[in-house]
Amino acid sequence: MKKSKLEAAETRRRIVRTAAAEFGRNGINETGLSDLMAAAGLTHGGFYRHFGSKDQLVAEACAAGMESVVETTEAAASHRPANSGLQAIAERYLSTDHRDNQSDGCPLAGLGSELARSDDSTRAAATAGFLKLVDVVARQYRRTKPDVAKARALVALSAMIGAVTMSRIVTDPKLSAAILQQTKKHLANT
Amino acid sequence: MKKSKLEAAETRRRIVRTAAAEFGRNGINETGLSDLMAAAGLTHGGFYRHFGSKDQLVAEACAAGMESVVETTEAAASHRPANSGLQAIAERYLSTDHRDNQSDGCPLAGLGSELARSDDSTRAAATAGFLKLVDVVARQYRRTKPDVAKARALVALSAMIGAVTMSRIVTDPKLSAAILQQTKKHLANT
DNA sequence: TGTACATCAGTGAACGCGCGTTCACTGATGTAC
DNA sequence: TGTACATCAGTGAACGCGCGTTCACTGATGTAC
Repeated sequence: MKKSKLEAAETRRRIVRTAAAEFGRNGINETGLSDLMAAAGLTHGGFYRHFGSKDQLVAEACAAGMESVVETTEAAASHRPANSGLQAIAERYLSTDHRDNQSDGCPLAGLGSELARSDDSTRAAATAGFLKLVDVVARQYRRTKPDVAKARALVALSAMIGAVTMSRIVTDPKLSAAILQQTKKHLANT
Repeated sequence: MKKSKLEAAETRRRIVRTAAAEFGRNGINETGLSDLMAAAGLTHGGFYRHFGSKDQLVAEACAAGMESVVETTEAAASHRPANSGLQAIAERYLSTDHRDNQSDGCPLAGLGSELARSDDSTRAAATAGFLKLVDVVARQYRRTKPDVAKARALVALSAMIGAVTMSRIVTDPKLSAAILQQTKKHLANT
């Protein structure tokens, strides 16, 4: 049943994409390779034709998930009147939609504490993605020195990541909404 | 080998305290009951004399961990000249010490994404602890209407939780320090 | 106060289960001539 | 272009392992009389 090189490459990409979604939905440790491969339309045995270990897939899925968030964030900010870019980004990142759809959400918010305990290559992928996000956000601070803009972006992103994380933990829906809303409002005045 | 009621109660408290530390250090899922009980100086078999399930212990450990952070935070803010309470809290929460000692750190930062996927009773414990923290922080905004102070506290805590989480993920030590530093600086101007 | 018995904290072996990983196998694809 | 052979993506059974949980047992503690 060998597949062509093209098909195999497509399969590999599908596994990574599926993994990013499943890890986001269920967590890294809670997602077994069997379930994951089934979600990608395969049996678990074929996994090691594409990846050396689960850890390797985790790193690639993290990179893919971050890439996706960077694109979404860039799209939200682009074609916006000057100075409202950050607001558009916050509007998207701090939406109840993002809070409730963990499967295609930001890995930093969805897997934060698990990533902190992951191996170096996964954390390096997360770091690279975070820096891209920092860059996108920093560009929204017009007429601001680059290093100051970057410093502000670090804080804005920390606040957004923490807010989404907390909005998912909290059992009171009103409190959850307030965390997102207040953080949005605060960022608008920055 | 039955122990007295007093000893048993002490043992139970020791298990919860040990669990809070071990979950913080290794994550909830990565901490097995055998290792945990051994860390508390017991064998794993006795676990179910004290708790109905691992989930129940997780909820209690989360409550205990939050209680500890609330105390630390209150202590940092007390006996401070007016208006520097928030700064003192940020100084402590955003310290490299807090970042590097996950075992007695804030569960919201150390276990955030795992808590978001935990059962209701654990999330309720996290929520209760979070609200206590919100209250402590809100009290630092002197001469501010209570609801405004609470709103600001939600944002300040989100930023602190996100910053500590990110500072632990990131592989670049300078970036990690900058995240904490810039968030500290930003909160000082709030 | 002393005696007989029930309780139950803690031990250590055992349970089924799902995990990540390995492997023999299949058969279409890719390659060498 | 056609033939023979090597490759290797994907299958499905099997592996050892550690997990959460259960259980028979021990013996000091607590209780009833």
